[in-house]
Amino acid sequence: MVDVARAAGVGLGTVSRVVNEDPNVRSYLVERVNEAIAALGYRRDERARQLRRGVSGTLGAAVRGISRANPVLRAVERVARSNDLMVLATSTEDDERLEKEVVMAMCRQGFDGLIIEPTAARHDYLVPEIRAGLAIVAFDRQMRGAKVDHVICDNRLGIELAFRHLVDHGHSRIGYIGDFERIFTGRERANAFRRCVARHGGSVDGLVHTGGDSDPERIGAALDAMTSKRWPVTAVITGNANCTIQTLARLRSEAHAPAVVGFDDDETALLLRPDLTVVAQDSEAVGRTAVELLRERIADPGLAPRRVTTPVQLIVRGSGKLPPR
Amino acid sequence: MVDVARAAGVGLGTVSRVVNEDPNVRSYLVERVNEAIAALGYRRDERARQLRRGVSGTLGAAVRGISRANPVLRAVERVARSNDLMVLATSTEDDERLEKEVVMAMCRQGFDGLIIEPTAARHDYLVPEIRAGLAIVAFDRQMRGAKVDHVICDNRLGIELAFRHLVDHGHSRIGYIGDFERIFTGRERANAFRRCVARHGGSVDGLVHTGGDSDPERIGAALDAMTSKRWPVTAVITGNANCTIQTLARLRSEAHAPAVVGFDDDETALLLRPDLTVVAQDSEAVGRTAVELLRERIADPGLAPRRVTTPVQLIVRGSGKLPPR
DNA sequence: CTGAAAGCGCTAACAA
DNA sequence: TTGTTAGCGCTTTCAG
Repeated sequence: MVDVARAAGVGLGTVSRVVNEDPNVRSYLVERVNEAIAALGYRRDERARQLRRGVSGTLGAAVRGISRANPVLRAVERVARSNDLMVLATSTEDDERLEKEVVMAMCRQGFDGLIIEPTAARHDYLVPEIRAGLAIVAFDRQMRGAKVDHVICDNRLGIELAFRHLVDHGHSRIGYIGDFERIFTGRERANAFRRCVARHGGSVDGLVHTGGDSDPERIGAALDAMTSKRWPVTAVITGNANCTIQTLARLRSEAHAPAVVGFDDDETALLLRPDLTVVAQDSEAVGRTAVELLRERIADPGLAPRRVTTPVQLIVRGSGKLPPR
Repeated sequence: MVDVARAAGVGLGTVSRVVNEDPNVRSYLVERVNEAIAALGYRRDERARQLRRGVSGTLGAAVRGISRANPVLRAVERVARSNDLMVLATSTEDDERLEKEVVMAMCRQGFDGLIIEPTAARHDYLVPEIRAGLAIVAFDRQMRGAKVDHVICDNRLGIELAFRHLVDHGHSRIGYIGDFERIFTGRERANAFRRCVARHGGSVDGLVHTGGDSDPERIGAALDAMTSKRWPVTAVITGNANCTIQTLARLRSEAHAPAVVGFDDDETALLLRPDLTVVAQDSEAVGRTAVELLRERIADPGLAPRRVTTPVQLIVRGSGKLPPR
């Protein structure tokens, strides 16, 4: 920039003003500066700019996996963009150590705010960062040990809607296949399911199968266990998209498949079974809210931590209406 | 940092040395500095560090979409990580304007190198950046107007393998459904297919259907056109994962479906048809090579632009062996 | 309206 | 081994 100033025969400040489109510069100077910029191939260094200005106009996102379908992240990017914020994302691979590493790196990076899909069991390591004024929002899963804003869908209601729908269609033995219960959503949904069964006056014995959601063997075994018993289930609720897909893949060749309601409205699952009834999250709302909370907190870091519950909705397409047999 | 120095009663340089784990510091000073750091909740500003040091240890990635399956980006992240490089990614949404915007933003960001899945028709806007010494590598698609390193799979061989496989199993009327030909891979693969047909002594009339790959209508129409004619095709090659999925979804209920060979080994497609024969890219190799090329170019910016063609492989699972009828 | 100078937080070269 | 100092490239007072 100093070279540009020299070449244009102006002061450093003037170049800066031109680059930042300050209207208070004589037009012939603007021209001279722009010529010098073009001639020297000058481009401004964003780091130096941010260092000086204190804000970056950039949000950091640490999610389970970039290169993995994630409608929330999609919405986050869209909304951020419409607010002139750039989103730079990296993967945690759902690995505690890696998550801490990349999140800490992002903390030092000087982003205006961080959007995190939490993996770690506890997030005490973020306490100093939050105290230092960094804006952080968690989505989908809850963070323990750090008071940050949360955007989480109504897992409990989702399961209740699915359960009630199946009961309404005559099912009384309903099974559940879900993710690991050490993961927030896996735990929430499994517990919600248990409550539904209890309230309905039944026993959960043999009805709740949780574990790795990308393990076909495990899902197959769960289905076998629930269908080959003396009182087999007539319907199954699947706790997330992966469980749903594995279940549908397994059930495809089955003659008398149980009714199915899945949690999460997933493209792939719909390909497998176009009439799949699902509990759909409003991913758009989750993403939008996450960015909004972040912007509010950036504007006022003193805000008390908030927790927004986003709606879920039962989308009835047919697979839940299969009568018990 | 200056506060830490004061609190610890040491010089600025010593704090820097401690923070950077320089071994040449008396241990009692290390301790005092670390105490001060803890007490003050100090954390180093990465921007200032990078500004001063000149390197960032970070790679920028501009891809079609984070939050979209992308095995190459997955590999890129893995390999980069194993080389102590962080990857920060953002989406271009396959939109020319947006691509230019985010890529330019990344250029100014001071990343050590950029990995781009190109969208724009031309990339002349990158010429000054490259001249300024920025390391850039393109993957999957070719960049026009800017001389950068490329990693691209052997599209032509892939189509040839698929074609030959079908011919070997008795097919003589083979159709092709692929992506827009304005997109590099769409064009390359369609042309390779045309060459195959010509070499085989046939006419391509009515056999090549290219267009939007996520438009079910279009794919359905293409299939209708190719199966309801006087000499219907007995086999179809699909030009990318999306085309394959749409095709399989459409063909699912068909009594006498044609043989299918797909380009790209896609999880979802396999769910739809477990015996799907595909041309598989070595995404791992693409990602690994991209990072390697970038590292080499960072080390020596004077390198001539290179172009690496990564291998493809026919994975025979059965769907290509369906006899013509 | 423009230029000069200070300083964002850090590292590296130089002295001590 | 340690402290001091000079920038990295930029924005932003503050004079003029």
